[in-house]
Amino acid sequence: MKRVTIYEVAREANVSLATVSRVINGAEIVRQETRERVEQAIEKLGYKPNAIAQGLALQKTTTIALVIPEASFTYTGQVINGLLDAARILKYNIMLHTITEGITDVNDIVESIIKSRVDGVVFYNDKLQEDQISTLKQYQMPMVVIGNRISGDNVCSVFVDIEKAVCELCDKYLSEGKSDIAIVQDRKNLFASQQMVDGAKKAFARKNQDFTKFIEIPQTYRTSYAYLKEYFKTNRHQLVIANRDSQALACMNAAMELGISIPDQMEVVCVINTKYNAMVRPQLSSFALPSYDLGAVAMRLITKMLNNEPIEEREIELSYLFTPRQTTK
Amino acid sequence: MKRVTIYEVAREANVSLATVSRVINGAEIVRQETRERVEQAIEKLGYKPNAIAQGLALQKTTTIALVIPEASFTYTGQVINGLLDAARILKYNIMLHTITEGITDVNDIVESIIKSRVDGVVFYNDKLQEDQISTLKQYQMPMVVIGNRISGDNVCSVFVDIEKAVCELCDKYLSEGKSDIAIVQDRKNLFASQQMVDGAKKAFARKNQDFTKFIEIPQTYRTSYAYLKEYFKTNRHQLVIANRDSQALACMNAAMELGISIPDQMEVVCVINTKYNAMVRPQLSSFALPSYDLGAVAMRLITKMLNNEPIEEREIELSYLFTPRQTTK
DNA sequence: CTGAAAGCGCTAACAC
DNA sequence: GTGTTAGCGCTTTCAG
Repeated sequence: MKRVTIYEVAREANVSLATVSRVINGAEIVRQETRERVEQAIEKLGYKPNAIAQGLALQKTTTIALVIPEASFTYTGQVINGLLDAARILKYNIMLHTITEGITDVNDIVESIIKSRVDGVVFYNDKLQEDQISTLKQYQMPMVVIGNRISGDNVCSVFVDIEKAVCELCDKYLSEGKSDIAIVQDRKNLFASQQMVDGAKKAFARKNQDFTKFIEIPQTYRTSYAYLKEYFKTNRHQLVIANRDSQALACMNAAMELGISIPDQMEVVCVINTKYNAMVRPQLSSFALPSYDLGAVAMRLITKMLNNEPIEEREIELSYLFTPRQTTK
Repeated sequence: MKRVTIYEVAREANVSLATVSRVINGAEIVRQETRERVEQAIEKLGYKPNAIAQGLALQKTTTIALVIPEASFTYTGQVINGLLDAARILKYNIMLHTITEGITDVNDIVESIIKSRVDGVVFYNDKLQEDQISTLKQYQMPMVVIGNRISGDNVCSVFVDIEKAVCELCDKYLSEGKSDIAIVQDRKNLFASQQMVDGAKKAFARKNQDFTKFIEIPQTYRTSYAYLKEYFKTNRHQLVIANRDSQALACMNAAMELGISIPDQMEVVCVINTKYNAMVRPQLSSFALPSYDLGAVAMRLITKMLNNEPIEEREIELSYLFTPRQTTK
């Protein structure tokens, strides 16, 4: 099938291209009879408007860029689902960019985002540094960041207050007299790690205690598991908090194989909830973070920014829910 | 910063826009001195070529559409990573579309793919039906499908021969006298399910036996787990083969909780390998499918098609490797 | 080696 | 109501 343009349709329907344009865009001022003639021509020729040409003419592409960390999509999968579902409803397209730690030059991504003239960008977490954000700002690119409380000119955010979540959790344990609490580092997400530690510190401070047990682990599951298998030989905790399932699993597996029984001798909580939490044994207690909603809300938010709709809240906080399973008493 | 166009650059550098265009595109025929002047102007103004305008002029967008099933990105995550890494190297952008079973109208996606004038589309598996493919064909859209042996005019594929994998596995067990083998259905991927069954049938036929044990399960992990917990009360098998980790885990958990010991009384193998296979206990034996490569090769393949490069093989088969862990003896 | 001008497909005033 | 026309930003002959 030959590429059919608005001209062919116009000729076929015996109208001008302006009229065709009107019916495509649902303008009301076209006579019923004319409209039908045009619609038939469109149908007959199999015409589909060229979004690129529309983009040029309108100076907007109705596509937004999504930037996420690579690696486990388990982790961001639900966010993506939420965002894409919302995008589909809102008639936006999504350009996906992933950042592979140590491989991708983030500046390349920023460059390609600018060239592609997307209407806005959504990015997950702290993956974009200050200067990259400011580059995007220079090009007046509306942004929403997921997972990080931040806002400003052309920047909004959607997030869950992990600090608060961890603080509450620690608070509960401290009140029960369990103060041997450790937090496992998330090297792939230092920002989240920091929030967790801050939350713990806050809870400890309330009881006039110091939070000190921060377990630094290697990058991968395999190396972390090996590391922890040594670590737990000489260190025991009443509660271990990890950010992701893989880190929590590394703890669980290492501890159990050293004969530490979970949850009796040690409890484990992971912050991010994935479907695997309920599939492993013992089932992993975690916070149910509304990841799908994080994506969906981010998408809605950016379209509001694009349409200059009034935005009540530029930093949208979504709530979590602690979901006890088998790794806690 | 105001939107800067090629005109501004031209004026700044005191040349015509044609010359600027030449230096952007690395044409050799520009005098060194002129080139430098233009490059300085570009730098000074922060000019970034408008990919949309280029797309219009060149009739190509250097972006390709990727269509994948939603749900678990664990499953397709590595494919996406491979594809995106390759895309970045090849200077292509990726437009992501997901299909949510029972929600998304696939025709909408096809429609939006055509409108967006991407240069080609890569899709995972059997998610696009015959008629959608033929629609895309009408618009002369180059396609590569991942996970499914198929080729034709403007269509190539990259896949792993799951039928063969399962056949070999069954063959091995049958040779050891273990013929009580069952396959768990994958309702989200009927095509893969079919391949698995075909593989088993082939192996059984060689021994003059019939393969009959196909376990139909509900849609989700939760319901499957419940179903299997009933099923294994009255049914035992020597080997159970599942497509994905979630299905294999449902089997493992249900069986173990009924007191069936794994791998002693029942062995479990899952076809698709994810990082969770090694994280659960007992560790899940599986086939290491080259999912990252599947994505990367698909991307390379489609660019070859776009550049009219010679294509040695229109149906590229990638190999698998059986990885025994703790759920097999 | 560089510039002028047509054209990519569509939208949006502005006429009629 | 419908048509005419001037862009949107860039590439690419074709002249010079």
